[in-house]
Amino acid sequence: MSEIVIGLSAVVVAVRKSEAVVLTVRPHDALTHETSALAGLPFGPFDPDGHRTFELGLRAFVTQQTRFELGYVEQLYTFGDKGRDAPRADVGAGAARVISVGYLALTPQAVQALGPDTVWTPMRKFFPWEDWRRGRPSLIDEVIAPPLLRWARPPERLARARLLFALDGAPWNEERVLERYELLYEAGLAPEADRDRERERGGRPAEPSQYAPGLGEPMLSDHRRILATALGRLRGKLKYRPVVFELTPPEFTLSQLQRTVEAIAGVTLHKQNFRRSLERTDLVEGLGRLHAETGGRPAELFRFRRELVRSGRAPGLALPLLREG
Amino acid sequence: MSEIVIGLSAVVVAVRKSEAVVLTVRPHDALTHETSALAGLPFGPFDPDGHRTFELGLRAFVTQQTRFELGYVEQLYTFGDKGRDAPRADVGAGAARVISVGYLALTPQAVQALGPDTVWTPMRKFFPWEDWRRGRPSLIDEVIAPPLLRWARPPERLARARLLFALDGAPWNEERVLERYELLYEAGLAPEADRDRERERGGRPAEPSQYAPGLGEPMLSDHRRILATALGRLRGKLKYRPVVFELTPPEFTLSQLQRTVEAIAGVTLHKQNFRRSLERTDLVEGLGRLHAETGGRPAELFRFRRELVRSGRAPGLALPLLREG
DNA sequence: TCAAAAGTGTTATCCTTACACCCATGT
DNA sequence: ACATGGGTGTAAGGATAACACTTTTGA
Repeated sequence: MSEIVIGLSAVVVAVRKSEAVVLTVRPHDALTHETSALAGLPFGPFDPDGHRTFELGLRAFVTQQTRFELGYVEQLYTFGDKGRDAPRADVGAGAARVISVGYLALTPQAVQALGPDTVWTPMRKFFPWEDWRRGRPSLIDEVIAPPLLRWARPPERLARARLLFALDGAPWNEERVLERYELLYEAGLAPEADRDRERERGGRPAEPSQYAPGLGEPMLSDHRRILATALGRLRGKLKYRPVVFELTPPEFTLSQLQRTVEAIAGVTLHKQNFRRSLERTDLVEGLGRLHAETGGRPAELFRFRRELVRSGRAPGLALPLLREG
Repeated sequence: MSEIVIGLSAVVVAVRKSEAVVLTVRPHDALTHETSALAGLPFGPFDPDGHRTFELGLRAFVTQQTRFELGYVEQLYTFGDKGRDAPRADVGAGAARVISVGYLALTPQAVQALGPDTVWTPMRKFFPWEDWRRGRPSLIDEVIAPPLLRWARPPERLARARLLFALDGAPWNEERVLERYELLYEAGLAPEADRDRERERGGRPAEPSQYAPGLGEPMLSDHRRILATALGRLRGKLKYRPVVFELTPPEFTLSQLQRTVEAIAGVTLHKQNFRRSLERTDLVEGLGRLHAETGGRPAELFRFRRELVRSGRAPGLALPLLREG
């Protein structure tokens, strides 16, 4: 039986200037000393002797690798498919099967002392089709749809493609990030798919460095899949747990809060209805103080009533869409 | 570095005569040939060479171990805490750290050819406090609250206990199954806690065979924790995905459907409001045929419109509570 | 005819959606 | 004064929660 290695991966998300960003690293090869062309997530092996739980292991190596201290953390999913680039690491004599446990981490501060090859990368780089705040992204119809529909001749596939990418009038569902990525992967439109096929055939294990613009930048290993899982989960969770407040500073204006939600969900919200539903939940409390730095009328500052979480009432936020026009 | 072994565990849930049941096994010791006093979940090691994915591995060993074929399957969580009885398995020379990947499986048929030590066990055995269909279970106040409140002197703990077990007027939240189990574990009211402490101290690794009635039967290893995770997740998912229909036969009456939901959620629902919200979703379609076998007026048979899932509209069911009286 | 189970009507209230308009500040 | 962002009123329609009552069968 092959040896098994557990890898931990962290999707660390923040919002910076109305944009969702994720912490990425560019590992360098131990032999060639070259830095990888592709970005990856912070990841490392789980050391069963050094750490009592996954979460402790994760916190330790993320801090060591990126000089960043994690706050809110939740487990996402455990990936173990052979082929889907669960690469065989070289461990001692033989090859080992790598299982990766993905974690989602949220932080209010996207600026902090980071290591040399650690950067915050806009989510848009990896999933350019996921941001509908300025209307339907034209690259869906221009770049994605043509090759996707060529692949999607069988009616089964066609229905899926239409549904997931909101083709001919189907409604956009912002939560299905993973399904969309998997569809592109299956259709061969994610460069990672070629690479994994290559590896399966025993070919060179090189990471792809060429990729079609508009289809998103590929990542190392199965990291883009983990990232898609994270974004989808986060978008869903916004609606039933007060997780946005892990992404905001302690004091914020309602517009800042709305822009944070919009950056994550990738949709534009109706201002007043957003506020009304916020009011109903009582999640937030006005501080009576104003925030002047915006140019227009100063806005009132609010804080998250964190004490509610302990008392059991911890719902999410409604996402009342602003229909375009 | 210790070796790592991946274990897969399956929580297979069905509803039988208005009762949630779970597939359990009583493994026997290879040396003594004795059957374990405690029930466990179907579990087995993941063989990285034999199986391309966890799910395939899971299906294979569950069928082999219980002669049962899994249908609907989803990954739950990966447990890896040392101490929380992630037991060290004896593998070759040294001791290995066991990581268990828990899965939830649903099936409409609780009766099927099973292996000799494989039985369907009512959920109530393990979590007697989770069934509120006949009102607030008296054992919460009589059996659980007294020792729990003795432990919960510090205000932090007290607030948690009140919240989770709906003490002095707090509302019951049926989804927080795991948190309730963890609270009992921390309070030393789950026999598994003593056992794990014992093991940490290097004591005998025996499973507890004595336990207080009313606090639920303990299970092998960390299986009760996995089971609690599964039940909580399933209760939550009922509300936003049409998973109940994985637990019903292809044709059913609305009362049968309601009783199935109630068995899982552990609460009683308001008949008409339940039906009205079902109607709105269009999830279900009347067949015009009647089902006579109940004694009273025959009920119309319905089927789940499974085609909706493919077309994207796949919401869950509302759970309009019936207030007691 | 009565028990058992199925199935329906109706209302008050609350929430959501969709309108459009006023307010306070800096330049 | 006007641009920029902050903040509010209100009404229609739909959803929910809470009432209690009628219908159809088997025994």
